[in-house]
Amino acid sequence: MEKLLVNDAELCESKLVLALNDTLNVISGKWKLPIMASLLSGKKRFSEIERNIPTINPRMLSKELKELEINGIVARKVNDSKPVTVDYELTSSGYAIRPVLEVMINWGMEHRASIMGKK
Amino acid sequence: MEKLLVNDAELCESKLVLALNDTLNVISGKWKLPIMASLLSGKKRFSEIERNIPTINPRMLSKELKELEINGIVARKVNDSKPVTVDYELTSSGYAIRPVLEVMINWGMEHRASIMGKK
DNA sequence: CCGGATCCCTGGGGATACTG
DNA sequence: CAGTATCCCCAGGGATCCGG
Repeated sequence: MEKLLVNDAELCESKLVLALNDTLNVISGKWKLPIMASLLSGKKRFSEIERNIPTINPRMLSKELKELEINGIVARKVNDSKPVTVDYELTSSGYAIRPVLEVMINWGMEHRASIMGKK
Repeated sequence: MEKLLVNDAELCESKLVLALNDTLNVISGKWKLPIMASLLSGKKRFSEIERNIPTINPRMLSKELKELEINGIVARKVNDSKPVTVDYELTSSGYAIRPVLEVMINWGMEHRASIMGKK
């Protein structure tokens, strides 16, 4: 009985670790979070995101957007205008990243404050 | 007036970006989060953490612990026993990482579910 | 305008062996 | 036990140019 509880706990723990790794993998790399943050304010075009993140280069932007699309975070839409333009938008799952960002920002601010306090 | 509001907004936005970067820098690398997670359940010794994270090697563990200490996330305490043992413990700022982990885990689970739902 | 193709280079991280 | 010291490797990412 004792043993069973332990197994359940381990099972539960491993699921948490998996979920954490999912998140970590999805936001991995230097640009995913900045890109998602940029898209939080709504649908944007390739060049708009590019201007939004001045230090990124088109290769990286393209690559990261592709990965985000594969992972179901952003949706890509080609407009048949001339010249062709492309819109990127967060999926609902993508928009749901907001709480993650908020909590990270909160912790960053509080941590900085606590460091200052001790100095 | 309009212009002033824009500046405030930009100022605020840049603080948020800084805080996010603080967090990202602190948890950067492959092992910081696992180590912190391991220490969430309380003070541990070097070898205990090592056994807790089977795939890490001593060099990495040492390096990451040092960075975490420098960043005010863990506290190191040497016990003058024989042989010498060392305890690592999260600071209050370190323990405060828990909500970050929780929210990341939540998002990971929900995201996985939403992917499954669409398939 | 939106990328793809190439080349290059740095540093994060693995493996192993050694020491106080 | 709690780390150091070395050596090595590769993938993430920068720069630049090209094409639909």
